[in-house]
Amino acid sequence: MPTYRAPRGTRDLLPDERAAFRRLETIASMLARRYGYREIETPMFEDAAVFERGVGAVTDVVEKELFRIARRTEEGDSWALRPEPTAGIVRAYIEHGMQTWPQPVKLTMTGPMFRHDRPQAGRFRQFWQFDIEAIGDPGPAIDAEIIELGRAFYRLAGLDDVEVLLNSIGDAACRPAYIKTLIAYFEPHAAELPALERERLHKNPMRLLDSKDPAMAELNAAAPRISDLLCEPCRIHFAAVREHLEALGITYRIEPGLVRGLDYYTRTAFEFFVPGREGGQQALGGGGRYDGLVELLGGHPTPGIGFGLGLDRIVIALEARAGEARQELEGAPVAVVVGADPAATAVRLKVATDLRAAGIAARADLGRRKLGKQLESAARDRAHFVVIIGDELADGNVQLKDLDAGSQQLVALADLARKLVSGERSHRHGGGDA
RNA sequence: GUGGCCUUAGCUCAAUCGGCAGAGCAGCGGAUUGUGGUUCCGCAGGUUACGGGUUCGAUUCCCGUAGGCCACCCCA
Repeated sequence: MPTYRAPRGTRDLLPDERAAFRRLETIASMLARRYGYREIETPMFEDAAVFERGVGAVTDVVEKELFRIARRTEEGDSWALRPEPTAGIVRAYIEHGMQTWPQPVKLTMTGPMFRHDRPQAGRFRQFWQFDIEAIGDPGPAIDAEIIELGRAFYRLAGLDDVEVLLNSIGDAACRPAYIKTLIAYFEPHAAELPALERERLHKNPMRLLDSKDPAMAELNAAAPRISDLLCEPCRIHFAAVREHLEALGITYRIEPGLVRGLDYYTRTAFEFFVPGREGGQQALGGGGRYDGLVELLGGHPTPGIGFGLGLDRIVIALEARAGEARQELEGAPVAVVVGADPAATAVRLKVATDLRAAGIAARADLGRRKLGKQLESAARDRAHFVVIIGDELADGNVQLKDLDAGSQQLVALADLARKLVSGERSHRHGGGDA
């Protein structure tokens, strides 16, 4: 027998970690609703062309990291697992004629994304994102609203010190000119550029700006900044986004090296960083405006903006916080039904089933072990109560034992559910336990 | 995709110079009749990631593969 394991770059979310994800999903869903975003669910795979066009054919995400699904002979389509949510959502916007809905259309989705990258801590081939998209609003106010929404999410999740990095990358009117300026600036230094950067000089020159190569630091510091060369509409838009952020009390850092090197990305670009984590994988989430994307995928020209926040990385950042090692109590049963007669599993199962029907989280000890072991197991499950079935059942009674208090009382089977409901309530409010 | 470090029980880790692979935790059972998280005793759990090589003998040394981690790359 070979021993199987989860594919490279994927992992099983065991109950404790799944609970941490569930908590983030709950916060995301609550916040999205509060801000007026409705949930959408798109397929986890699409026609590969949706990503090739929607994400950009010359990006790493598509060129190197796309999970392509081998086509079946009887079907001509070529599919790929979604590497990010925006392209699929915009495809759905167009397909379902959402331009006839009241604009902007505000959508949210949380789910797994797939990229065939080399795995590393905080970098997985299947990872989860909380995504927000507002399609049909040119901004600038909504840009600030969305950034504030991201900050609010991190704050509720337990990360207060997330930094906002902000930039404007211009639009179709001013970016081409900027790129020419940039190439003209780097060209005389082409010989001194690291090989990788030299290669990118003509293909995707804006990428040089976020290079971490120390050899680039000096050159980049003096490089022309797009923020100085924005066209008038972009300049006004950027200034307005900043005004709105300041009105909301959001602190941010202008980061000229923050780049989205894709044609349809426009104007506002932002990322969320957790400070103190040097090196890679410190980007918790990011987003930006994509005023060209709807048209690129075949719709009418429509502005849009959104973000994707990596759930995996939030969980990691949370775990790194000292003292965050609180254990999840969820999943503990309120009551465990045990019995003096190890063989009498049918009675225990029946009593537990009736309690569940009454809405109580109960389990029966279905093992054939002696009472002491059953109690021990219940206590280790952190159950609040045990119901002990014994001879008193002949009179219609059971023993109800409060494990925390150590007290015990004789209770009529008919009253058991009611007693447990009120007992659980006093446990929750009576506190002491946490 | 490139380079480096690592991989022993479910988990965290031992094993001297190359000489019979161990502990703690977790699990299960028991400690004179139906009362718990402690304690004590016991049981189970391993092709030492996988495949080769060197050697009388490999967890240990060498090579390859897989997986993890770190840096690059990319990004979430």
